[in-house]
Order: sequence, then C-alpha cells, then structure tokens
Amino acid sequence: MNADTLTALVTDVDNVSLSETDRHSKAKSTKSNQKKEPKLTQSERTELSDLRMFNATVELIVERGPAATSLKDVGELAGYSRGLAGNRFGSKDRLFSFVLRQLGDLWLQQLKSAVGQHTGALAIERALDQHYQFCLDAPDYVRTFYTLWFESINAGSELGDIIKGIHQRRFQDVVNWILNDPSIDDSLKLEADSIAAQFSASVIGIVYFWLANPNKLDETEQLHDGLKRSMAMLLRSSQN
Amino acid sequence: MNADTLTALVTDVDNVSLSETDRHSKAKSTKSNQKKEPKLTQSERTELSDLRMFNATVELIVERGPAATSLKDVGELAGYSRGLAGNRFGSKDRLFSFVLRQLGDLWLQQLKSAVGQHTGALAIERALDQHYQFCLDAPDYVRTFYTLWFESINAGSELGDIIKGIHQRRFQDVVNWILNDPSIDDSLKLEADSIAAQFSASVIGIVYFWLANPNKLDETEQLHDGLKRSMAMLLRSSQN
DNA sequence: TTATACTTGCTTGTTGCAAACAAGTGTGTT
DNA sequence: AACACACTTGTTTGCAACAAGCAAGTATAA
Repeated sequence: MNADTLTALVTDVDNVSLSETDRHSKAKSTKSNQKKEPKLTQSERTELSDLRMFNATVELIVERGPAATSLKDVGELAGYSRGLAGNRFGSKDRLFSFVLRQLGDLWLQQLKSAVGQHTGALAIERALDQHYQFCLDAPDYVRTFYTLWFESINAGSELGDIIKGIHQRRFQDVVNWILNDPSIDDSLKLEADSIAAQFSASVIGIVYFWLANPNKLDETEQLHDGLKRSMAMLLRSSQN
Repeated sequence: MNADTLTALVTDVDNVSLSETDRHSKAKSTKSNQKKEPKLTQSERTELSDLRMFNATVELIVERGPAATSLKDVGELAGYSRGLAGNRFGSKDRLFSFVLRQLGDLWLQQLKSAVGQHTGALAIERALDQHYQFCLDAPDYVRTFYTLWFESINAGSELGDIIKGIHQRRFQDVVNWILNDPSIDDSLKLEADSIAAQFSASVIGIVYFWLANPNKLDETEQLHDGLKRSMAMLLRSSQN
C-alpha cells in the first residue's frame, strides 16, 4: 500500500536520488506552511517516516554494512525515536526486506524501460549499459541492493525469497529476449535457459567486482563491455 | 603458527573432509589411551581446540549462516566452554578470518596442484573442473568459504583484506596462465588483465548461483562448462 | 461547529541474549 | 616448586524484540 507511494516518490525524481531537501519541499507542497505545522494525514505521516527510514537505512548500510546497522540508529537518523524502526517493521530483517523490495522494483522498472522492445544481443547490450549507468547514477542504491543481496545467502530469512523472485524475473526477461529474437538460430534457442543463466551469473560476478572495487570504474565498464561481446559472440555462433 | 599445523592436518586427509571420528583417531594416535588420559602437549591442545572450533564454525555457518553463529555456540559445539572461542580469537570477526584463511589456503593449494604446469585454456579448464569438484567433495567448506566471502563485502572488517589477498593471488594465476601460453596471440596477451578479470567475475557469479541453488548441480556444472567454452573461444580469437 | 469515542503513529520501559573483556582455575612445562 | 599457558567463569555493554503507554489524527453525533 504505502510501498507503492514510496516507489512512486522515488521514481518521480529524474535524478534517481532523494535528498533531505527534496523530501522537505514535497512535504510542504500540501500547503504553504511555516516552520512547524505540517498537518499531515496519518497515511502521509507513515509515508514520510517510511521514506525517511528508507533513506536512513541506505545511508547506514553504505556506511557500515547491514550487520552494524541497528534499528535504533535507523530510527534516530531518520529523525524519530530509537523504537520506530522496530515498531514499524517488526524486525531488522523485515526492514531490510522492505528496503530491498523498494530497490528491486525501481531497478526492474528502469531496466525494462531501458531495454524497450529490443530483443537478442541488442536487448542485452541495453540492459548492461543501463546496469552500468546505475552504478554511476545511484551508487548508494546499487550498493545497498547488492549488499543485502549477497548478505542474505545463508541467512534463511525473508530476504532470500524476495531475491529469488527478483532474480527469477530478471532471468525470465533474458530468456525471452533470446526466444523472441528472429535473428537467433533455433538451435541456440534450445539453450536459452543455459545462456541466460550464464549471463545472470556473469552480471552477479561483475557487480561483486564493483562492490569490492568501487573506485575501479574503468575495469567495471570493461567487464560490462566484455560481457556484451561474449554474449554477442555466443548468440551469433550457430555451432554447439 | 598453529594455523599451519591445522592446515597440514586438514590437507592430510585425502578425502578433503574431516569428521569427528577422524579427529578422535588422530587424537588417540599419540598413544593407545583409554577414555580419559590424552596427555597432550600444550601446543597439541591448542591445535586440537582450533581444529574442533574450525569444524564447529563450519557446521554452524552452513546450518544457520554467520550472523546467527555465536561464539558461545562455537565453543560449546566444539566441546569446550562458552568462552573459549572468544578468548582464543578475540572477536567473532577474527574467528571468521581464521576459518577463511584456512579454507583459502587449502583451496589455492588444491587448485594449483590440479592445474599443474598447464597454461592457457587448458589450465582454465583444469581449474574449473577442480572448482566444480570441490563443490561436490566438500560442499560445506565451499559454502562456508564463499558465504564469508560474500558477507564481508561491506563489513569493513579484517575479512575484507584476506579476501582481497586470496582474490589477488587467484587473479594473478589466471594472468600468468594466459601470458605463459605460447599458443596465445600476443595481441590477446595485452588484454590478459581484462580477460582474467572477466574470468574471475564469472567464477564468482557461478559460485553465487551454486550457493543460492545447492540442489541444481546440473546447472552448476553447465555454468562451469559454459565458462570453459567462452574462455576457450576468447583465447582462440585473434581479433579485438 | 464542537464534543466524544476510536484509531493509529510513535515513544518509552523492560527482557533476553550475545560480544567483549577481566579475572580466575587448573593443567602442562621448566 | 614456580611459571606459563589453555581454558573457564563473572561482568559489562549494547542491541533486538516486545509490551505498554502517550499523543495526534479520524469518525460520528449533537
């Protein structure tokens, strides 16, 4: 419910970033009010606090990692009491799930629009370009997203399921790009699953590299380009 | 110091696994003793407790993940008091560092011996075969290793440095395989770094897939094979 | 409009647990 | 015996989780 509104708010902004001032102007837009008299409805209040805690969580995860991010700090950095984050989300895990879901939706949506109606190698190229662009435009979001992604491998938490879902949707997109491309040989389409799996794995590997080497943007771009070329090669060849 | 002895102990075993019975027989091998009278030297005692805690940590991490693995549980599962793990290693982070280092050394050593004196695509093929074999032979070790690997991305801990070292060594190996292979074109050797980076990233991605889908061994093998083929293709082509 | 009952966002108090450290006990060592 | 070192036990601190309470928004009726 509120999650949608938050996503809308986030994606509203062209720049794919959301600063404190943005939020303020948004809050004041309902009426021209002075220092203290927001007069927000209840749902607006939760929306605002959700958004603030979302941003606080991203900030803290980028800064210290998820393990060192406490519910107390999230609440207080967001401008509330120590208890709000826990009260709202029930557990640290569910807070992270919330954040991950927001980011995942934003992500898939952006990717989809970047690819458009393209298929085959071209679709893959567009997706990889957008993927790299994301690392430039919203590094905090990408870092938070994949940090949570990687951390939840063995956690047996709710996070794992969400990630599986996101991964599955992404994987299926790639399969469809291959299957729907008329220029790709039928013999290759039989291996669409396998090819998509290889692509997905490589993307994960590249993201890991970027997370571990945030300063090496050149190499990160090279990896994206290299994967583009490898995939193009793969999709061009008709032999087994 | 003791780390070496432990590694020796672990690698001693052909099967690359270390069960409770193994440990027991090892302990008893010093003398034919009854139920209670080990008469171990001090260094043997620490070696034994290190080993037991190593195994306990692996078991708990595989079972619950690192976050839910407490120093208390490690100590007690290893057959000691709640405090030993903390006392020995100082912190949870350093315990994990210890475990990671053991596994990393074992790993690199096995890889190296599997590759032997081969170079180029053949070396890569051998390495990937060994890599997959590891997932079959010692899944708990591999899982623990990479779980810690992934978890420590943003942790700002000692783990990160160890991982960087392991990664660097592995990366350099691949570069050397390419540079030392006479059948590879010089123009490609100029890109050895880039190619090795792509390979490393793909391996990480594949491991991630396996961690997330421990049951999908067929697909995991396919991914290994696919990467082999991609690398062979890449190393055969002389064009840019 | 204003009074009253209800809902809900948010805060504060409390408990249990784990990490970290300090101080102690007992076992090999010289 | 005296020492050193492996190991245990006691204590502190901080966080997650939960519960109870407060305050602000919302609905209904006069």
